[in-house]
Amino acid sequence: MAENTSVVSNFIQNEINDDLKNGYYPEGVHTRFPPEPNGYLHIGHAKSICLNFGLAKNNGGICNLRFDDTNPVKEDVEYVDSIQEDIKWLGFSWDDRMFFASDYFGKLYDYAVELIKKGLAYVDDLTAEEIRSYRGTLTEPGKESPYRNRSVEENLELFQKMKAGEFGDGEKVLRAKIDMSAPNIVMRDPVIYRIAHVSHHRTGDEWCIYPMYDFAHPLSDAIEEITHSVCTLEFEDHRPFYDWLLEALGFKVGARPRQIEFARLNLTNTVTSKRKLRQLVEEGYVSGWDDPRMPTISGLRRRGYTPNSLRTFCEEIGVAKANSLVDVAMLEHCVRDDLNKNADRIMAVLHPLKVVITNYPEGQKEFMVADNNPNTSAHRYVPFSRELYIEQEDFMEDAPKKFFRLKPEGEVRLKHGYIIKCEEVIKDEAGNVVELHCTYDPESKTGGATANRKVKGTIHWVSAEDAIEAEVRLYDYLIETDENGEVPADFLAAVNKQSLEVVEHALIEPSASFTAVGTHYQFLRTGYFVVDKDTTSEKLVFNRVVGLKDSWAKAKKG
RNA sequence: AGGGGUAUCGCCAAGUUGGUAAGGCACUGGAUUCUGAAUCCAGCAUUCGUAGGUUCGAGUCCUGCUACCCCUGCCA
Repeated sequence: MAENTSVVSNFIQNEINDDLKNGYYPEGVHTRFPPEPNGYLHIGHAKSICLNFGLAKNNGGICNLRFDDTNPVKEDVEYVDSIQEDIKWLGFSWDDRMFFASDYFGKLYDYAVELIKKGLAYVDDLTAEEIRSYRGTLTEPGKESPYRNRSVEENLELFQKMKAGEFGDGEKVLRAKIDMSAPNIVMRDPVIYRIAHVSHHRTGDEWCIYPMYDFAHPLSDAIEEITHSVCTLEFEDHRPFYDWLLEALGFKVGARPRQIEFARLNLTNTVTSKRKLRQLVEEGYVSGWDDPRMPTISGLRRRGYTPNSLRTFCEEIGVAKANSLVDVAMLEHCVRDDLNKNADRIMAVLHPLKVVITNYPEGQKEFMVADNNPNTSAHRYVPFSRELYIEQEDFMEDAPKKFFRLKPEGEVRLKHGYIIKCEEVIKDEAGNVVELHCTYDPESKTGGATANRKVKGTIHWVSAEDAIEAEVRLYDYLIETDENGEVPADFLAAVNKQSLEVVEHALIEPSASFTAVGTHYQFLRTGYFVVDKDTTSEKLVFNRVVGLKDSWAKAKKG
């Protein structure tokens, strides 16, 4: 679990403090994360997960996992497992408190009956279209249904028959009886139960009536003795009904859950709506829900984001009620920060250029001591030989003055190795540089007489005969956004066609040959990478999590 | 006859009883460096959507205005 030393205050915590000060919720803070099992979790859910579990933890309380499965036509068990896996992976535990709103269907039914008995709910025969037109508009009040004043007895009987399956889908609904002229449309007699002869992924065919979110959610919260029911801003208009329902059923302020809304996460270069994500998958823009370019938790995981980096991110962006758009650079900063501390370094050449050290004895090999991470003493041995590969980018024939790497007649340090000098540039007929002949300074290795000689640059390399091949997948933003970071309405037109670049034959130093899927590395000077699940015994596959910050690239542009 | 929200640096975001604008990201210098990374140090809102008002003093209180977001599913 992350140790977040800086507990950033947020308005929800302030509300909790006030409640506690008022003597409310003596049992302690109790939150819940309530996903609907109808899709994969994404970075926006991560914010909610961190918030709900975090609020509980920071206040010595607990957080439940509750599947909000009140609409069987949309939901499926398929998602239940992936959701649990994602939450656990993020580092949170609901212990033995995994619930389903469907667990409460019986109790919910009883509450509905109680509401009817209090004259606060009625069975309506209006069709869906009629209900819509009776509802009025944003600026005009609605009008009452002709069935609104049925007797309690009749309502009770009808509702019982609804439950018994005596009516078809859509024939009748149960509605709360509030106020058809309320300025808040949610309060214009909201539907609380509908008929759907559909089997539910958990309750099967036990029920043919299902409660609506507005009815089920507050009561599920109350049943679980949730104290703070945190949700997103679009539910703000529903809060009056949340409170109305609980009040009507006898739950008192200070002892009943309270809904608090916060602004959902928006990220530049990212889409998070379920519809859009589904479209990306179904129309083949990506390879699946866990494509490393997807903002799903499973995509981020495969991309190489760490749980810790995601938690830190959620902590750092804060929680507020203002709609905002967070720069994806913030997310990237969080993984870099984590991986900088924790990932071992290795050398990998993505676009190889052969280098022959002409004064290095043929057939000779030595093993250079290389630290795995500058912050630790762990090290490995990297083979060095007469023929090497360096990065094509690290050589330039007509180099500008500020270019600190290899150039004709120039010197560079080979990381963990010797200082070499470029003596000759070999080209093919087309004039492309295909090989470099260099000489090395035998005393320039660590501990050698000239080891402290200053050379401008240090570059990475691999030994030609020892390097192993790997496939390396380089990712860029899936969605291109405008200068404000906004995703255009036609987001499919903004899909970045170059968001995946596959380097088929990268060369990696041999120490990485037996590495497990999910292992992180920093490829020295190029970025952070993770071993992808497509790796086989024949072929290593790496995903680039994120590049290193690159002030040289920046300088070139400017 | 509409209702509900939100406005503090390029981006997030603290700022609870009015007392003289935290922090992070990004960016810019400079130091350091066998990763042009990391690290370090420095800089980065005389101003809090806007116009007034109250006050010795207002981001915080009052009034008016403006902009943006959400709401008319038997979705959540």
